[in-house]
Order: sequence, then structure tokens, then C-alpha cells
Amino acid sequence: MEDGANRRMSGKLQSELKKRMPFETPEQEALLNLVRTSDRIQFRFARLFREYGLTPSQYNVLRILRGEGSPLPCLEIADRMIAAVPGITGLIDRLEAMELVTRDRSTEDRRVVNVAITAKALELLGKLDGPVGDLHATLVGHLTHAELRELSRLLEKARKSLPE
Amino acid sequence: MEDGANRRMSGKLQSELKKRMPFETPEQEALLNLVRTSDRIQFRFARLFREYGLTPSQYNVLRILRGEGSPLPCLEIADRMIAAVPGITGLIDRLEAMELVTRDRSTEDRRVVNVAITAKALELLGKLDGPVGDLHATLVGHLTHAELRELSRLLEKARKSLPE
DNA sequence: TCGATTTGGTTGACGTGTAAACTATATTCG
DNA sequence: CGAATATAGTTTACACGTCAACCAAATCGA
Repeated sequence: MEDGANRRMSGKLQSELKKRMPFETPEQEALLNLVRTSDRIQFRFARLFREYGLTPSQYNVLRILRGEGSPLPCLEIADRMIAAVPGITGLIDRLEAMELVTRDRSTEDRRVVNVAITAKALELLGKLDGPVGDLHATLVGHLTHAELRELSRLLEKARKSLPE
Repeated sequence: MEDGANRRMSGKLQSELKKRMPFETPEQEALLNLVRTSDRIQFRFARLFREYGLTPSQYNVLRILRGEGSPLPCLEIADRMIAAVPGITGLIDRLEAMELVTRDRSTEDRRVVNVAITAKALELLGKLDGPVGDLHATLVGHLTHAELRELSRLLEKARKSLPE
């Protein structure tokens, strides 16, 4: 608690300094930069997907299914997304209603529900591949490959502090 | 469209390569790294805030109000968060119900609603300052200051491609 | 001055993320 | 075998975030 108290400034001093000292530490600045940049990027992708009637989560599910090439159980999908389990149910519900996936209860283990991608969804993803690649290029195409590698290295190093 | 078509691989080839080629391009790898790292970090902060009964958005609103030092109109708060306008109403509603902010309609312009932080909220933020600083250190403390500066530089350069 | 436009804010509908509790099927072990 | 436990998935409740539509106060302009 000593530690925490020392890091605090008095309210008055703090508000005086707020304008001329936007970041207290390089750690804070880097974290804020990271989160803000990620949010902006995700917003751009969300906008693109929406033009095709998809949300980012829905697109992710379809990408996972296409990448796998065969049906997957719900929990396997949940694992590959970072998302928590319960959200998957509704997500699959809506994809099923749009006829982009089908649900089939496994015969060998009647607890598992296998989710398969439909031809309609594959066609939709096909239409998205070009624009998605273009957006990648737009967003970070102005960084050199060396910079991109360095960025990935730093991000991976940052993630080292996170369990799992 | 030529461009997009060329970037696409046949389904068969693609599924064969999927396992041994997790990223098609350095651009994709960097973007995925960025989003994943940000998500993990935000999850950690969310967990911390939850221990104190706050969501990340609620904490952000309170931080903005404390930083400003005086009441702010709703739209000003919405501006400083990246969030869209309509979500602010409910956010303020809940903070008001928790007695962490007060709402007052301005007398000079009767359209604007000024939101003020309460003493109770200032006390709560005070208790969070230490742990929040500690978490910053935990998450990126193992990067050198040079690395943090380089990370911030690359992220800012990446954001250059984003309008605004 | 009065009608049109702008601006601050709210409401409603929908999709998502999270935690907690619950159902149903499998599995394990005494 | 049969009870305890684990696993796959769903439901419920709540907090967002987004869009579209809306209301009311303020401002602009002929």
C-alpha cells in the first residue's frame, strides 16, 4: 500500500499537471497506445464485415470453420475464439438462422453439437477475402517488414507477462 | 478485384497449408498480435476493476471526470471515450444509481446535462490507483524503456493510416 | 419573427461478452 | 452396478457498443 500511496499525487497538483503531462510513465503510454490502436483497427474491420452483413464474431467463427475444413464442436470454437463459452450458443443460433452454418448433434457423444459451415457461407467468405487482405495492407502497409517484425516481437514479449 | 482474387488460394491448398503456415503475411501476423495482446490486457484490467465493482467503461468515465476536475457534459465524455454517444446515457444512469456521479441540467443551455463526480467515487478511485499502477508494471514492466518507446513509436505510426 | 436546421441527449432494437446456475450425457471408481 | 464427478452445451441476468429514430432546446436566416 505504501507503493500505491506514493504513486498518487494530490488532487490539486494532479489537475494542474494533467494538461502538460498526458502520460505519467512510458508503461502507461505504451499500454494506452496499444489499446487505442487495437480498438481503431477492430472498428475498421467491423465496418467492413458489416457491409457484408456480418459481425466480427460471426466472421471469426466462419473463418475458423473454413480453416478447419470439417465440422467442429461448439466448445472447440469457443476455445479458438478468446470468447467465453455461453456467448457461443447465441452466436451459432444467429449464424444458423442466416443459413451460414448447420448444427448436428453427434451420434457417438450425444452431448456434443457439431457445427458445419455451409456453401453459402463459403461463398460469402470468398467475397470478403479480397477486401480483408486490402484492409490489412491499408492498415499496416506503410510499415516496413522490419518494423512489422519488431512490432510483433515486442507484442509477443509483452504477452509473456500474461498467464497461458 | 484482380488483386483480391490473386490473394486467394484454392480451398484444398489452403487447408493443407493452414497448419504449417499460421500467418500468411507479416502484416497479418502483426495485426493479430496487436489485437490479441490488447484483448488480454483489457481482460486483466477488467478483472481488477470488477473487484471494486466497476466495469472498464465506468472506470474510464470516473477517470475522465477526476482528471478534468470539474463537471462535464455527456457529449464531452463520449468524445473522450472512443465510445458512441447513445451508450453514454445508460452508463451515466448506472453510475448515478451507484452514487458515483450526479447529473445536473445546465441553466444556461438547458439541453446540456452536466455530470459531476462524487466524493464517494473519488475515494474509490483513490483505492484503485495503487493496484492500477501495479498492474501497469506487471504487464509491461519487463520491457526496457527503450523497448516501450519503440513500441509506442510503431503503434503511433500504425495509427497514422487511420483517419482522425 | 418564425420556420428550418443544428445540437445535446435519450430511447429502442439488436448483437456480443461475462458470470452463475442448470440440464443432459459420459466417465470414473468404489 | 451405481453413485460421484466431469464434460458439452444452454439459459438467464446484466453491462456494453452500435445504429436508427426521436425529442427538446438553441441558433440561424430570410
